Amino acid sequence: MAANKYRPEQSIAIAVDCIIFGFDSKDLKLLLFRRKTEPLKGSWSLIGELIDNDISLDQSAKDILYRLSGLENVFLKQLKTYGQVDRDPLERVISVAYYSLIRIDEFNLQSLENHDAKWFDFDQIPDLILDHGQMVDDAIKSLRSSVRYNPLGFELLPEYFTIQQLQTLYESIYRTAFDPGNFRKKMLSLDILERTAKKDKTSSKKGAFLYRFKKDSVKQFPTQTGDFERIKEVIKF
Amino acid sequence: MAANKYRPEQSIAIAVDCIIFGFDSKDLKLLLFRRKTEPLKGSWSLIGELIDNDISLDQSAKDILYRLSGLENVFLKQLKTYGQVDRDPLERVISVAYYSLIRIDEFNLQSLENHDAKWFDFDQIPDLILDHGQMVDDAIKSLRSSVRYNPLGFELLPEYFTIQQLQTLYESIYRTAFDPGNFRKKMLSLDILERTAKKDKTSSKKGAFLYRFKKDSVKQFPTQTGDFERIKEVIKF
DNA sequence: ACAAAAGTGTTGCTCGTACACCCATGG
DNA sequence: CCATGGGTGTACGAGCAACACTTTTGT
Repeated sequence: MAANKYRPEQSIAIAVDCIIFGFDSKDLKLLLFRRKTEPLKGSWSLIGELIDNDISLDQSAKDILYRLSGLENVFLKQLKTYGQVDRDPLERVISVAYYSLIRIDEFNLQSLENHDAKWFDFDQIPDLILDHGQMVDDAIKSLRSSVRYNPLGFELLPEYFTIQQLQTLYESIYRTAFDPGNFRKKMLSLDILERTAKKDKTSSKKGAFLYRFKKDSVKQFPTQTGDFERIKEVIKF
Repeated sequence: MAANKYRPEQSIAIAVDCIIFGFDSKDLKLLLFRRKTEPLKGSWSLIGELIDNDISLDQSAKDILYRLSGLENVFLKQLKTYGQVDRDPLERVISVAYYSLIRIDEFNLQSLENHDAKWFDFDQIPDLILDHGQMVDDAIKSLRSSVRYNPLGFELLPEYFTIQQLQTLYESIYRTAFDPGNFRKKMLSLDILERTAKKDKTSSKKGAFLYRFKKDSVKQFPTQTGDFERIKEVIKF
């Protein structure tokens, strides 16, 4: 490292790590990698790297995703920064964690092999190196609470999808079952879905209408909340 | 900087910045500092510093608060990390922002003078250096959404307080007025307040009971949420 | 025709909101 | 004795949960 003008003696490396969530229209999964370098070579880990001097944090995370999957414009959100002194055994590394949401079917299979990577079901996540396990836990919590407030999750579905598929996604995020009738009514009432003329007949004889996410609907809603809508669930979590 | 083992050419400084919110039983305020060093000397800014090699991020933020105020155990939360390449004009600095909640009356006045610091009302916040203005905006948003889920804000009140004072705090966080009767009922229904025998007579003839926050009440509540309690306000914000 | 998934309707209940009303007391 | 803030009660409505019910169509 070159000397630092403000504080020459500072000697801390900085990395970006990515938690990658994927959905295959059935289960929510996590992408993990076998570490290729010492120390801890061969253990499961998130993907990450020490950043370049002239690339922003956000861009570094995007670049990791792009090189890995070939995908651009994926959903990517900064999660938290991990700064314990001894989190890496070799030297001090501060890591900024990001998480992303990806459709598994869009992901290049060859790329998985090249990177020695594998999709894991949530109940089968192995031990991860360093504090990567903590990062994953934090990311799942953050994802769950994000979905409460943002019409998120559409990144994980194909452009056209049935209400049923959307429900399956939400169920796998929350690990719980919703009532089909109520789920449908709630989602439709939000006025963020657009029904198309097409039907999907793969899972029923009657066929289910395919919907599409209304892009323009985001942000145009007035945040018309009453008093306690704001401080409602003060005690939860 | 000494050379970095994993990636010797990396040359990025790392800092912690603190957004300090204070409450004087009437208004929510922000503590700002006149920058003492070039570049941008004399402009208003948050307080922060390049961290030590052997101090964690969380501890660095705590230390800043402690040296400034003499207070320990203040509420402190990591907000976000700012990593644009050119955010600092002199060299690349990545900054991890924290925000904290403090009672203004506990704050050492002499310390304010020593640091050339001043409490600002929210509607009178001046332009800040670098991306500190963005940090403050992000912190306010985060504070508002945190208060929704955590019995937070008690850090900002004296040990004994009236429901009225609690309401004033929430009103200044949300910049809105709540119905006194409903606010009272809601807060009491949460079972996190303990009524004491004492009364505060400074603002009425009848006198208002002083309450105290039940410390043991946190976390013991079952997160018993129904289906849509989870995905309820999908569209807000 | 019937099984099975798609989709609709109905009812009870909880809880936020609005607002009327009682209580205590110092001047 | 009345003005003022503290504190309680009630009625209405919105929205979630549970579940019964109708629709469609391939076999």
